[in-house]
Amino acid sequence: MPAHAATVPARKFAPDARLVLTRPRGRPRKTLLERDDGNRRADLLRAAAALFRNQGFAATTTRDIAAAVGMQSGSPFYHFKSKDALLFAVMQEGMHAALERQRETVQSRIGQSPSEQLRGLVQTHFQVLLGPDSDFIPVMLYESRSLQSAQRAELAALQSEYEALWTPVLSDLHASGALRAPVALSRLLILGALNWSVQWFDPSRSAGVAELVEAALALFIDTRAADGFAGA
Amino acid sequence: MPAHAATVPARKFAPDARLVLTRPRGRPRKTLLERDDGNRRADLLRAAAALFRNQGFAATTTRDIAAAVGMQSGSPFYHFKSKDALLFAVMQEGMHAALERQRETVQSRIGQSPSEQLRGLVQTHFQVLLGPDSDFIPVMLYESRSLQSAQRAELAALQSEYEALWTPVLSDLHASGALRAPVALSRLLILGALNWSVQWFDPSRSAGVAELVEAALALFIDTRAADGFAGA
DNA sequence: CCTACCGATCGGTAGG
DNA sequence: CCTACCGATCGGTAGG
Repeated sequence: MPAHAATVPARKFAPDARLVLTRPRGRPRKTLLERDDGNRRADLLRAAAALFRNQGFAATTTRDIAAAVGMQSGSPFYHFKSKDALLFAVMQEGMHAALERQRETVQSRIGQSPSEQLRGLVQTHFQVLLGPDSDFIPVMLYESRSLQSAQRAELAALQSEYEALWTPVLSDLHASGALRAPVALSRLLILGALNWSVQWFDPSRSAGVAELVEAALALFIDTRAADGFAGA
Repeated sequence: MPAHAATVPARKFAPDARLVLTRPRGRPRKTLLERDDGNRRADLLRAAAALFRNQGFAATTTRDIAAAVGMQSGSPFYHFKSKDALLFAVMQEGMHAALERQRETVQSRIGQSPSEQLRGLVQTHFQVLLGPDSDFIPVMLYESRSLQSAQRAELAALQSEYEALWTPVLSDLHASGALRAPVALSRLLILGALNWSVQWFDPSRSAGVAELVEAALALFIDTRAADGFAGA
């Protein structure tokens, strides 16, 4: 747990009436208790994501998660209705963040060449998968069978939105000849190649994300044939 | 379970003296009891592979597995020392079969063009992943974190052998210019793309394995640039 | 391979 | 969010 450890405020005040009575009257401060509460929830999500990723959902106990944030065994259920709900929240969190970041990437590259746009998608995807706070998406990728079908359906919708960001770019590349395989299968294969990186990527070793991006681009598209226009 | 089912020796006669006394003396028949027994072990492996794949290792109970083959809850432990041992056996089984098939493919394509050789590797890989009896390898791909480290190391060795079959082919393709990305990263990305197919492949829908093979080849290598020689 | 179990663990809850 | 629990389930075993 690196950087974002700072974000972890933690702490629960003693179940001690003094504190409550001591607090200033009037509009309750949104800062202390509420923010604290929000952070506790966030702490649980982060801890759950890490544990679910490393041990799997079924092999992780709610006691593991509680211990990871310094709670007692029953306390996670104060924040989440069930272990299932925690898993779903982790996945939603991850998917929303990923979608948001990828949308920004797409928007910032409007007008650039298709291969530049693909480079952006691939880079952001790798960052979401391998960068900081990167436990959420792997959990979504590898644990979705543990969800209830209604939850799975909701996430599938988000995933479709995510994939839809890739399609026009791949279509352009296909049209220019830089991408030879059919668009639909290409998207599945490409995302598979990237997603699999969570299985072998080792940040302490050799290739960094930048290298990965270039290798992926080189593998998938023929840059000579590509870039019919622009190129910023 | 194909061929090697014969290798499974196993044993133990009914805990019923009558059976033993009734059986013809002399060399024990290898047909009934023993073959039956061997099949039981194979049945367990097959059932475990399917359940581990669909529900995950941790979410599958040994009772699930027993029920799947019509045994009582304690009986799987007569064949396997522990749930762990069952998982390991499933993975070994899958990995040995995959290695064997892939070795045959490589041998049968000696002298052919590098892109033809890659086609063979990709095709066999898809068949192992998506064809009949294809629960074993996905279990190995997605559940290895549940293994003990000694077991994981043993499987890692087999996986290295498997990957080693790809390297010379990819090197040749890289040398000819048909593969643009570096060989080591290419292998990781390519195998990732293929492995991910178990997540989305639907045999009842659209693309068959043959189509997949062609799409993958088109995606990864530039057939125009390739095939400097041969081509059988 | 079945019967009959055991000890441990687990998700979850009441009540404060 | 803690304390103190409960009911259910699970991997595994003895003994035949």
